[in-house]
Amino acid sequence: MAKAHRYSRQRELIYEYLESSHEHPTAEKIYTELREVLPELSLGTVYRNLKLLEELGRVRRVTTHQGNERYDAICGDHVHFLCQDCGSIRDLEGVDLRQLQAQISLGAEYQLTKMDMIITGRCPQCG
Amino acid sequence: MAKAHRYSRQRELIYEYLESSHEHPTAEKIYTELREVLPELSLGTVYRNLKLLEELGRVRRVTTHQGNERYDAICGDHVHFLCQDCGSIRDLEGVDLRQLQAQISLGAEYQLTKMDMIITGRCPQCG
DNA sequence: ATCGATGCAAAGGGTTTGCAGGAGC
DNA sequence: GCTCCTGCAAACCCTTTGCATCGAT
Repeated sequence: MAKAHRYSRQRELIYEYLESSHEHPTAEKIYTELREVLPELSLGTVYRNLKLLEELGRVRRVTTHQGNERYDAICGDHVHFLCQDCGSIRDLEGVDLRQLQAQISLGAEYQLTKMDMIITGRCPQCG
Repeated sequence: MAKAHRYSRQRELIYEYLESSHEHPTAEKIYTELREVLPELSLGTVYRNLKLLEELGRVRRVTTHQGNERYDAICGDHVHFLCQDCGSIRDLEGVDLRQLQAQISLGAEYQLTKMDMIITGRCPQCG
């Protein structure tokens, strides 16, 4: 049977932080911020919980060209804008990714799990 | 003025390999394959040249959730399918990414560089 | 009391870099 | 001959993991 998960304050804080922040933070950023609240928190714990939350479908991992993973509490497929200079990420509206599937010539023998779309460029502050 | 680039057999081989292969290889894979032809080739050289070729716009780097970069000689924006089990990548036709820009609510003060779209799932062999 | 979660520090894996020698022009 | 490019190995960075202990149930 499936493994049981116990409550942990660390996990709760990590998830709450992600829900309240819309900056798509790195694990390091989450760690640094939560240390103000929970000074004994360790980075390993942040990584372990992010991985678990992702497996549970409560957190989305956003992989960019910039070499570290970003995390998002919004799990549905949506488009991201990444600034190549400052590294900020913004959610974009207006494109329904699921609707794009129909245009794609993938046969029924392909099982689709997830769609990621990232637009890279320069944000107004960096432009 | 811009830095001059000299010819190197290593770079030529790397680019040719990428052009002829449609499997979106990792740096490691390119290294292993080309060693059969050029046994003294080093991994560092592969990375240095891939980086240079990317800067020159002759190679596209494809970043996946799988923790290593993949490389593609096709540089125009296009959609990729990634199999989460075997890691294979396929180019997909049918979606014009540039055309999607119009649907996206990004103001003119954003400069766009690149669009990446990756569909993750299971390929027929792994399904 | 059990066993999942934590903190710590070490290990891991992919990529980058410093250096001395080699090759293009 | 002047630089760029290379091979090698060490360094780097982000992430994962082993272990003893802590804490939820």
